[in-house]
Amino acid sequence: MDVNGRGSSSSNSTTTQSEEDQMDLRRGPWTVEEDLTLMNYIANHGEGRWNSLARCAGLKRTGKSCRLRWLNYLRPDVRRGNITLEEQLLILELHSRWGNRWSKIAQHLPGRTDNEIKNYWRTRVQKHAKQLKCDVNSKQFKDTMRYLWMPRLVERIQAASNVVGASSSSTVLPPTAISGDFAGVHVNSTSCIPDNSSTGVSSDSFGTSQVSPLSDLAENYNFPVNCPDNYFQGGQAGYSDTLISPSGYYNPSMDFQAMEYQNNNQYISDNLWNVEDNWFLQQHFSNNI
DNA sequence: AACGCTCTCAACCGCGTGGCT
DNA sequence: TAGCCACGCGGTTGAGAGCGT
Repeated sequence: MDVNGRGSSSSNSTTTQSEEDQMDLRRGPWTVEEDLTLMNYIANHGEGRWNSLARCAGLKRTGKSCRLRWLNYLRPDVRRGNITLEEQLLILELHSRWGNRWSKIAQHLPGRTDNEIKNYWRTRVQKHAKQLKCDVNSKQFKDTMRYLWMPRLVERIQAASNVVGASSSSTVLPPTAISGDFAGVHVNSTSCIPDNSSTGVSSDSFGTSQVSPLSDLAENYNFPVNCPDNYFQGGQAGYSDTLISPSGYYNPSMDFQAMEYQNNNQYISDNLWNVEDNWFLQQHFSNNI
């Protein structure tokens, strides 16, 4: 049993447990000293050749462990903190396209690691599938993502843009950046989501996620190839009318917007889905099962 | 305050692949 | 061609933080 209580089989494909024991290799959480040693070594010698790097740097770690620590944590361009709405949207779309190809997905999210995206998917997306009592790989769940949550995210991105644009402070996103074509998706700044003055949506109502410029997403994001041009068209009367899933899981007659604001609720932020969304989806699922 | 449960995410594991000898 | 080795990927685990009772 290692220091973390994890499995005691071979720790990597080229180093046996007994060899590790003989070499007195450390496992488990990295210390600050180890981090500094690794960073200093890579700053001076560059990365790669991880096994020899670990030895030469004097780290009692496997090369594999060093590589992982560097790539997932110490690399200077690693982005830490909450996954933004745009990133969430991108993850959903890319996952629907490629499945669990985490590293491939990560390539399209600068600064994010495959591990982080994988964890995000497992902890957030799979959790919601579980709540809905459906399989995350089922067509039903995929359709729900595609026809409900993804447009919903687009909408929230717009809304967040409006809030930010309306605010005189922390203008991460200029108001002018939120109209026009959004990577093939027409995004219109006249979102039907009311601004915070009329709804009580507070400045942090979309969670602690930082809102990055849509243009960043637009550079990387291509919406589903078989979507009509107006698929996600924002606006008062717009995209929801087009959101009829092939399997009929989304019923446009159900007033998503009204549902959301009934009871004068504020948004309760859960980066991807809020309480009303869950309620709505559960109702919707129970109607379609 | 104490306890138990849930959630998050850093780290580990096994395996596949490709380069080198 | 076979064997070795390094690397990278996707799956899994478990410590610790957070939260409710």
